[in-house]
Amino acid sequence: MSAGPSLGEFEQVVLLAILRLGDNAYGVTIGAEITACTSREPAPGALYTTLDRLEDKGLVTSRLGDPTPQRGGRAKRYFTLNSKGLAAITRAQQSYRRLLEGCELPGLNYA
Amino acid sequence: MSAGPSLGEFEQVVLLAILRLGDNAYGVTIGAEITACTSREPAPGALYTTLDRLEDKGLVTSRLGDPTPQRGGRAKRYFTLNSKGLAAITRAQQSYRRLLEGCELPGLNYA
DNA sequence: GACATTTAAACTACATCATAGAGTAAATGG
DNA sequence: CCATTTACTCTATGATGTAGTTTAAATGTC
Repeated sequence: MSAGPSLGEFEQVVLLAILRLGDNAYGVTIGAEITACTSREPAPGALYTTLDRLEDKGLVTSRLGDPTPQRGGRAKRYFTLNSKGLAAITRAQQSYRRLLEGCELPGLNYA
Repeated sequence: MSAGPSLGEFEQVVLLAILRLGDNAYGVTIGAEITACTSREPAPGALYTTLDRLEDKGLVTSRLGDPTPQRGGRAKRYFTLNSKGLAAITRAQQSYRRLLEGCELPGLNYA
């Protein structure tokens, strides 16, 4: 294979959601962002399993935040895309773009 | 889930390659198109397994062509995207696009 | 301060998807 | 009729995707 690990479909979705959320990306917000953008409602187990795998692959890093002063404000595990993760998602999406170029797909045409 | 089956990463790549190839999509050309657009070199087994799965899901149809008058011109199995397949790939790619909107990814910004 | 409630994460088990590798089939050319 | 070429099929296994259940850690109430 050319370079780096390949990404599964849901892995790409999760990486993009983390990217969108910036410094507020943890399990619950990531799931909510995915629902907002894709109408999917990933089960908690699905999400955390994938997050662990992405961390094992070295595409994201996680740090444990401080508990917040609100009922149930348990410490959150924040995720960040690192440079390797950014490269991987960019490569994957550019492949789709090259395949889409010249195709006529309703709502997905590139200028 | 909202509507229709979800697509794996490679399934999307294969569907898009079939779309690009129009009426000349069969195993070998599909593999070549994938290599041209993504630098990946899928093994034959990987490709045909995925094609079979896509047909089982009702996203593509296949018909057997006539043998061609050339050395090794064995009959080809041609694949076509049907309306369900077109809807599925469109939906999947629109999800990516919504996630990408507003993100700054080098080489992937949308106007 | 015991205990219910809320928010969040971890664990377990299983289904689906991805992939390689080896093998089979059907055509032509010498 | 056998080697060569093009193309597809079969089998086994690892990677990804998913649900469901359980655990953890905070606050609010009585």
